[in-house]
Amino acid sequence: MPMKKKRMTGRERKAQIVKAASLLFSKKGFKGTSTREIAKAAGISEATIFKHFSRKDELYSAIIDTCCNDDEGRYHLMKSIEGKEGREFFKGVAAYFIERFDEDPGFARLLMFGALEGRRFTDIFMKSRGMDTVDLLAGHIKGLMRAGVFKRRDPELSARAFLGMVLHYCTAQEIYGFKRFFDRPPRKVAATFVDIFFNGMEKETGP
Amino acid sequence: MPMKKKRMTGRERKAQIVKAASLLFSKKGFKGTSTREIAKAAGISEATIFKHFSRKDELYSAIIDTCCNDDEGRYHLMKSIEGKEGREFFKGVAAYFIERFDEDPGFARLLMFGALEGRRFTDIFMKSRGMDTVDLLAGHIKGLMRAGVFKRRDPELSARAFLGMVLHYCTAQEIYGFKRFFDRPPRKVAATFVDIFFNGMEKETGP
DNA sequence: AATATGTAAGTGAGTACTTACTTACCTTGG
DNA sequence: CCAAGGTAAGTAAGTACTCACTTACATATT
Repeated sequence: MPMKKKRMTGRERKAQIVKAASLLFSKKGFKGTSTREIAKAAGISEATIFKHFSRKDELYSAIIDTCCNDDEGRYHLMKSIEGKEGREFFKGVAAYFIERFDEDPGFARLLMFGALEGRRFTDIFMKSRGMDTVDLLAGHIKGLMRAGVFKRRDPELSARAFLGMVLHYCTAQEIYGFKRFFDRPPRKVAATFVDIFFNGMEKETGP
Repeated sequence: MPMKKKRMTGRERKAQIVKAASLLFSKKGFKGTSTREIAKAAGISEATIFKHFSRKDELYSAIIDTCCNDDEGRYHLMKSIEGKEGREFFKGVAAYFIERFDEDPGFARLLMFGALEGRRFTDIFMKSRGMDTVDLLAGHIKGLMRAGVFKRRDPELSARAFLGMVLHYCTAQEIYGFKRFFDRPPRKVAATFVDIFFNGMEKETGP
């Protein structure tokens, strides 16, 4: 392994430290992670961390910025629903979250830790991205109500019902460890949830 | 305030320490709480804690025991659904969780912290109480399927769909702070979720 | 082209303080 | 009296953070 050594530009080093920190924070929380560990993970001295970030807390702020200005997630969500209508739209949303959780539970852990430890991180993220997602679903739901497909109901609350099914399932599987004793194929999960939700929202098609 | 002073029996003191500890752990997590704080909260010296519990970790174990051997929660759930059928049964379940979360988010926080910090607590609790609840709902769902009211679907997964709606809503409201910018009357929430779920599970009553 | 200069990147060895946990010693009630 | 309840005063190993200093490199001057 050639392992070319150090001397990065400030920006590179900062990014690298944030990356190492967010990985550790997601695993062990802010309080549970020492600056020493972060330094070791980044392969630098502790002092270097404090050259770039004047307090440990600033690492958290930097993570917020990175995540909130990172549109990759939003982009993927948009990709996985674009052009889709009706049941397919909801399947797209469900599939997106199930996939994301599975490939990177770290981010969800970071959010949870943030919420529990009372940092602003989760607050800011939830208020912007969380509500955005609710509104996105609610918008679609309103459309289906206007089209006479769905019964009229509180659209935001309905959106949260659907998101709740999906997100709680993912959280329980990955973070509470349910997957060790409860497992179903992801496609089946998505299909079942969409089915329950869509049928539940539809107008009765009685005689 | 009369504030009768000290000298409790070992058992009393242990219980008191566990109580203080679990309150603090639920607020700041295991790593985020120092034994000094626990001692202060309990109004005793740090050394006394270690007289009764040989390591900090044992406090966690004691909390597990207390919670798992405490049937109060289960009892209240049973109370709030007893004799109920159909929609009323699900309303009872939803109401139970919404109420519980509202009056004591601390316990949920303890579970979440436990899961994130990788302690056995959450594991044990989820495997027993969590799956019990899924099974309870699934049992009811199976009954409704046999009766021809519900479409045939994976009963456990359906149970998790319903629990997901309710629990994610509660978690988001209380722990992620959604309630500061999203609020609905609890009865409406329960009614809406039950309606979506029940209609979604029902057999089409077509001609 | 070779050299001096200014500065950002990086560090080893601290600091002051907190952590979980101990020791040696009182105090009380049965 | 004496065992159990309780504590003040430790300790070794962390903790976040600082200091005085070295290194690497881009640029300007010779």
